[in-house]
Amino acid sequence: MDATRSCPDPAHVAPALLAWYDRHRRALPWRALPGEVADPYRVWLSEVMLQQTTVAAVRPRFEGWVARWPDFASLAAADEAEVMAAWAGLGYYARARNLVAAAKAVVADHGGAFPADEATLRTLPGLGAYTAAAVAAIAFGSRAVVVDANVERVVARLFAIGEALPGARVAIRAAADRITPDARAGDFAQAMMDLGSGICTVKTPSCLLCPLQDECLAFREGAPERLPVKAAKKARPQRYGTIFWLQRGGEVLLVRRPGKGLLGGMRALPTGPWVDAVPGLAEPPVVADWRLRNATVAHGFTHFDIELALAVATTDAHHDGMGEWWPIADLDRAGLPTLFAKAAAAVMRRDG
DNA sequence: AATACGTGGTC
DNA sequence: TGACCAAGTAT
Repeated sequence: MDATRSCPDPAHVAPALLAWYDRHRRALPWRALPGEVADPYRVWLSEVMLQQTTVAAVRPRFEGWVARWPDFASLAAADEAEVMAAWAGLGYYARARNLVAAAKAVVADHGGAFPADEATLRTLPGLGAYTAAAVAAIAFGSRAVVVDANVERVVARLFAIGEALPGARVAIRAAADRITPDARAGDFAQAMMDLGSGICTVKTPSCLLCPLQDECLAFREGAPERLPVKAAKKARPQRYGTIFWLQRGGEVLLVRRPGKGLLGGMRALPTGPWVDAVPGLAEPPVVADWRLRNATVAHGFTHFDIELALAVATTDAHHDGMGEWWPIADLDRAGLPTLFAKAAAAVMRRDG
C-alpha cells in the first residue's frame, strides 16, 4: 500500500462499498431489486417508518400498510383515525399525522406526483434533512448527502473524528459529502446503512469483514468502537398517574388524546394528571365509585418514566360526549398506544 | 441549541 | 436485566 496516500482515500470508499453492497445487500420489503425502478411512495413510507425505529419493528408492519393505502392518493383520502390506529405501537405518532398531511400536500400542491428534488421534499411535513436526502437519492437517483446514525458512526470511524456528538455533525456531514459518489447515490446510502447495521456496529464492529477496513483511520488507530463519542445522557425523571377503566356492560370508555403532544391524536384510556407524586383518584373522567387496584403499570418514554395506578368502576349511564364505548373483546383493534395496551392487559388479566 | 417525542430489540 | 439504541423531526 502507498503509505503517502490519504486515509481514508475518498476516491476509494464508494467503489469498495458498492462492490460489497452488490454481494451483501439485505433484501427488504421496501427495497427495489437491482435494476428495478424504486416506487417513491414505498421509499418515503419506509423511510418515515424507519425514523428512530428498527428494521425488525418495521418489517412486519410495512406490507400491511401498503396493501391498505397503496399510494399517495389513497393515503390523502384516508380516515385519519384509522391511520393513527394503524400506526399504534410504532411510536412517535407525529409521523403518522405528518404522513397524511404530506400525502394531502402531494395531491393538492404537486399534482399527485412526489417531488423529486431534495429542497421541495424538505418542505413536506415529516421530511427533515435525512429523509429528504434519502428519498432524493434512493427513489430518484439524485446525489444527496444522506446522514443518519449509521452514517455518522461509519464516517466518524473512517475519518477518526474524535469530537463528541452533536457538535461533530458539522465535520461528519462534510466528510460524508467527500465520499458520496455522483452515480448510484441511493445504493451508496443504503450500503452505508447496511454496513452500519451489520458490520460497523456500535459496540463490537466486525472490522475483519469490513470492505472499508483499508480506508478506516479508526481501525488503523486501533479502537473504532470508541467512536463516535457521545454526550452523556440525562437521568429520566419519574412521574406518576392514574388510568381510569370505566366499564359499561362489555364495553370500556376510550377517549382521544389532544392532536399534539405526547401520544397526540391517539385513542387512549382516560387518565388523570401525570405528576411527581402519586395522584390517587384526582380528575376522573366521570363521577363513579372508583376502586384503586393494587397493580400498577410501568412505562418508559424517551424523556421520563411513568408508573400508573389502575382505577376501575362500572356504570349504567351513557356519558354521551365523553368518548367512545369500545367492545372489550375488540380492544386489539382500537389502536391503543403501548402504554394503554399494557394497562388494558393488566385489568383483563385479573378480570379474565 | 436544547428539548419533546415511543417503542421494541439487543446483549 | 436494565441500559443502550435505532434509516429523525419539529419547535
